[in-house]
Amino acid sequence: MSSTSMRTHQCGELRPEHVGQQVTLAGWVASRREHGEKLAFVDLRDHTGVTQCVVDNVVDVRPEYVVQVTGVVASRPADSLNDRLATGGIEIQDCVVEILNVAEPPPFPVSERADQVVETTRLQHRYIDIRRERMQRNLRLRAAVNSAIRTAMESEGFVEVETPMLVPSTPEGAREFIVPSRQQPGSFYALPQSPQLFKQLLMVAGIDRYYQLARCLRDEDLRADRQYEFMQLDAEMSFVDQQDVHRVIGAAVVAAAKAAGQDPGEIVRMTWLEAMNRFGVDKPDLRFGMELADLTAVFAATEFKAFAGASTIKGINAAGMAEEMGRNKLDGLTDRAKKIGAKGLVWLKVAADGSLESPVAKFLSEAEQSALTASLDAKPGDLLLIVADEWATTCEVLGTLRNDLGRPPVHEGPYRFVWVIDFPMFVGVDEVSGRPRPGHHPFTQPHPDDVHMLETDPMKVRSQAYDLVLNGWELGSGSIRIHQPELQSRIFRILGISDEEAQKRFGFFLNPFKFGAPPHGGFGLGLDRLVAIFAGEENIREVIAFPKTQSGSDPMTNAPTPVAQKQLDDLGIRVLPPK
RNA sequence: GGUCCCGUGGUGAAGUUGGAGUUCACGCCGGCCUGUCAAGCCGGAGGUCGCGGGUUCGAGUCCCGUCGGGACCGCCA
Repeated sequence: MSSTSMRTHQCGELRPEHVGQQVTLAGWVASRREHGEKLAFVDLRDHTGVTQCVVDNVVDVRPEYVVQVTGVVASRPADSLNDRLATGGIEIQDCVVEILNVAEPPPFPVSERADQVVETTRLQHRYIDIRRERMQRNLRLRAAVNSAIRTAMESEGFVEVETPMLVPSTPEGAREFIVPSRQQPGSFYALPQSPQLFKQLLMVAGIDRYYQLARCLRDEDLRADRQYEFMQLDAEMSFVDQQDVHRVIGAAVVAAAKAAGQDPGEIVRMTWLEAMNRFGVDKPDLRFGMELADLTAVFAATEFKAFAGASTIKGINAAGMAEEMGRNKLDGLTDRAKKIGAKGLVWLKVAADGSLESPVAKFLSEAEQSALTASLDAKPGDLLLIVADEWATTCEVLGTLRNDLGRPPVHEGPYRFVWVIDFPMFVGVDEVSGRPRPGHHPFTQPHPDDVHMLETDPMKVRSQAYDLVLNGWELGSGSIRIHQPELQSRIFRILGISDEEAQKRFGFFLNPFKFGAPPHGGFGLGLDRLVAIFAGEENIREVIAFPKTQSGSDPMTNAPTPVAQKQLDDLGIRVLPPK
């Protein structure tokens, strides 16, 4: 399969069973070891591995030269075997070397040593970086995951439909990239944040089960787990409830994990409320404990002013961390807690005799101290952290500290997938309109048991939105959508959007629902994140061939760049001088 | 928009109290070398200490600004 007119085998392929065969390899010179005029060892590399070639030293080959080597596979002398190489049992002898191309010395070594090189340099010469084993492994893993997902979705009857990249701008949600129209100067397309609206219309259109490995674009600030462009497994299905969606997406993810050579484990389910109460986040990392314990009852009658009157008091036990957390680090944790919105952070260290050491210990009664110790299962050497505040603040602060203190690196531990369900329908209040803001998006179906509270107590309404979370990373989200125009209008009214305004903003999307929209729901799964976790990478740039930096530029192509005045003139665009 | 960290030959680092562009490893160039495998030995070349300004007799080092990169907050319905 890998042989061509220029090679018979690849560089990681040959074994003792090939001894005696004449072979031709082609690849890059990985290293050259000279031993006088007549003898040199040349390691030839391609993406499959490295093979040692024994050559006459008069041939001038240097690292990264592209060469073709023809010779005979031979067993290595018994004292020259290399068990660190897959091909270490053999070498190529009687070599004829053809130099296909010379090469300048690369700006950084094509080896794991380049892991230490500043990332900008790797990105500037990404074509060299990708020669390295790590990048080859990551990109091929990514391809295997994509392939497995396609197979899984198609085996469930999903049809791949491509949706447009030039779409109308809809101002909700993430900031869009916009594209000027040449034929209609002053008008613009947007690049899709996701194929959301199109995939729902495909349900109206009777496609029944749609999927796409879709590129999504969002003009928001970049992070370790966020790029302007990213890939989603985008899916939508008709005549389903949440469980149906979870089953097929779960099957695709399990297939992806297996294709990546990983054990996906079991995918559990947890309500949003439980996730917040136990882990303080809506994307819990279930690989470690340190769960939030509710201490409100413990301090119900406390005299300690910082606790008295707080609606929620919770704590975590950073087991065994009392010693390593000196005053500076504890002050750092307190600062962190305050930045998130807490009024403060109470810490207590459990001494060898079980007593509590803390600036505030003297304000806590003996009964409170023993109840606290029991609630947090505290043992000597443990560090206890307590927050007393509004429920949401208390949970969020402790959830953040829990992650800061306990979260293992991405490559560690088992995979712990969890569906987080029953998200609140509305989150917070819009500053301008004073109306509730949608937690997911305004087309999300409310939980059937809560529909009666939509107008009377909207903040208590749960939605049929769900996230898939893996080891503390949000992999994606989805929902059962509203398919009845009446309910949609009701939701818009709660959001403060009139029928006229809804018509103006979403008309092209809403009107089709009058023509017979089936009940439907779907999901979008972030592939870059999924692959990064399977690859053991903390940063999705490591699983993207040509990513952007945090400021959105590409050190290799220098994008973005200014364009010719003529191009701007054609589009009717004038660029303002910098402020 | 904000907080924090980084920027020194091609690469990675060290550079103390402000005292000569100094040091180390790798790479590169030349020489030696017939069993290495990140080969070894000898020699050599290679610098806008990101950039600009300031303090100072003197700045890689201190101060201000700026550019680039990274982590995070905001943002990501």
